[in-house]
Amino acid sequence: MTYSTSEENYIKAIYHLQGDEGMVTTNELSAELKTRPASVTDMLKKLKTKKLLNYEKYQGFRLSNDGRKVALGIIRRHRLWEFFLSEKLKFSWDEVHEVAEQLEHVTSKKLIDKLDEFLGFPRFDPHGDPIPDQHGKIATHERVCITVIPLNHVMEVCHVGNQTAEMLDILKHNDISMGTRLEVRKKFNFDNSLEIRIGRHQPFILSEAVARHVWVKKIERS
Amino acid sequence: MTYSTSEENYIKAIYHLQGDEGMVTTNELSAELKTRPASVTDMLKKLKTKKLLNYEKYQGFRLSNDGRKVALGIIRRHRLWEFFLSEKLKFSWDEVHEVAEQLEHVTSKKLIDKLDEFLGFPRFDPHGDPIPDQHGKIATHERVCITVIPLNHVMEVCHVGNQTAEMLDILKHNDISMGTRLEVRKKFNFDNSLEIRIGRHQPFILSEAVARHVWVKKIERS
DNA sequence: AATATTTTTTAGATTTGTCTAAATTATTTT
DNA sequence: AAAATAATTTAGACAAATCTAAAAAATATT
Repeated sequence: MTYSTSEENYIKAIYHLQGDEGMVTTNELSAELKTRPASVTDMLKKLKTKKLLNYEKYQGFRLSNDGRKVALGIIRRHRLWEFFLSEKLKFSWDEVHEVAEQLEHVTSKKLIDKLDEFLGFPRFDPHGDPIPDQHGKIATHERVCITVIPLNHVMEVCHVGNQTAEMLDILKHNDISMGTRLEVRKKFNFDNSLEIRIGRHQPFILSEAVARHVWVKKIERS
Repeated sequence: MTYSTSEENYIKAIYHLQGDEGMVTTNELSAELKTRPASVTDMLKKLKTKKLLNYEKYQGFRLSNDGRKVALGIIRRHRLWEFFLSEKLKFSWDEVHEVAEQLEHVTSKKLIDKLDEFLGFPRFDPHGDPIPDQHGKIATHERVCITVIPLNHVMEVCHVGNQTAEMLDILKHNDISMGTRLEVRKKFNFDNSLEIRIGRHQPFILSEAVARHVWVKKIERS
C-alpha cells in the first residue's frame, strides 16, 4: 500500500489531533490543514473506503488500527529527516520542520531504514519528540539522557540518576538543577565528555561519568 | 519560480535527449517518459508559455536558456542525492537512481547547498556524471582522479599523469593500464592510500603518490 | 419546544496531468 | 507526384484534489 502526499498529510494531521480518545471534527481538521471543510469531507470518504478511518457522517472520526500504523510510518520518516537536517546538515532547530514536510513523502522503506542506521538509530528528534522504530514502536518515556540528545537544542533537566553528595556537589557547582534549561554544544568522542551551555553563560565540560546521570525532557510548547 | 514534479520530469528528460544541437521529437520524449504522445504535446504547450522551451508545432523542440538552467538545477539535486545514497547510506550503484528520482523533487535551495557542503562538494556522481554547482556550472572534463571518486564503483583508466619508468613499473606490477576497469574499495585517511580492486582479483593498496596520477572516466553505456 | 446558529455534507465546477480516438501534418515509398 | 505510412496535434473524457454555494443535520438559544 502506498498513499498520495495529500492522503498522507490528512492521516498525519488526524493522528496529531486525536489524542488517546475522543473524536476529531471536520472543522478542526480543515483548520489544521488550511483547506475547506468540504474538501475534508471528500477525503474522509476516501480514507474510510481504504479502511484507515472510523467515520460516520456528522459523528466525527478517528484513525483505525491500520490508519495509525500508516501515521506512525509517516511520523518516523518526518522525524528521522528532522534529525538528519539538524545533526548532519546543521540546520537550526526551527528550520527543519518545513523541509522535513517534503522529505517525509519520499517512500522507500530501504531509504528510511538505512538513514536510521546512518544516524545511529536516534530515538528522539530535535524537538524532543520520539521517533517510531521500524515496527512503529515509540519510546514511551519522554526522558532522555543528555549523552544521546542532538546538539544545540535547549532541553529541560527533569531527572538526576545519582543523588549522592559528590554528584550534587558537581551539579551545584555548574548551576544544574531540576528544571534547568541547557543544551549540549559538542560531544568529544575521545572520552565521551560533553560541552554544556546554560542560557548565555560560558559553556563548560561535563565528564561522561556525570553526564550519564543527567536526564532531560523537551520543553513543552506554551 | 517553482515547477511541479511532472514539469520537472519533462524538463529533465528533454535535457537528456537534446544533445549539443538538433531537435527532440514528441515520440522520443513520450517513449522516454512512458506517456502517450498526446500528453507530451499538452505539456509542451505549457512549458512553451512558461518560456522554458523553443517549440513550433510539428517542428520538434529544445530547451530555452531558462529551461536549461532549470534542468541543471534538477540534475544537480538528483546527482547530489545519488552521491549521498551511495557514499553515506551505502546503497549499491544500481539502487541509487530510483530513490534519487524522488528526492530530486524536494525543492529547498538551502537543503541542496547544505547537502553539497556536507558531502564535500563532490564534482561527479557515482555513475561518473558531473554534478552542476550552485551556478549551474558542470565540470567539462569527464576525467577524474581516483583519489576523488566514490567507493565501489567500477571506472575505466583513461589517463596517467606521470609517465616515468618508475611510475609505469608500479602500474605494470599491479596490472593497471589504459582501459583497465577498477574500483576503489576503501580510502585510508591516515596516509590517503587507496585499496583498489580490478575485476574479481585480490585487492591491493596504492599510495597517494601513485594514486594522484591515475585518472579514470565513467564506463560508457553500451 | 420552537427557532436560530453552527457544523457538516452534497452538488457541481475547476485545475493538473493523463488518456483514447480522430484529425491533421510530415515523411516515405512506389 | 500521388498514395501510403508515420508522427503529431486536437478534441473530448477522466481521476485526484481542491473550491463555492446550497442543503441537511446537529447543537445552542430563547
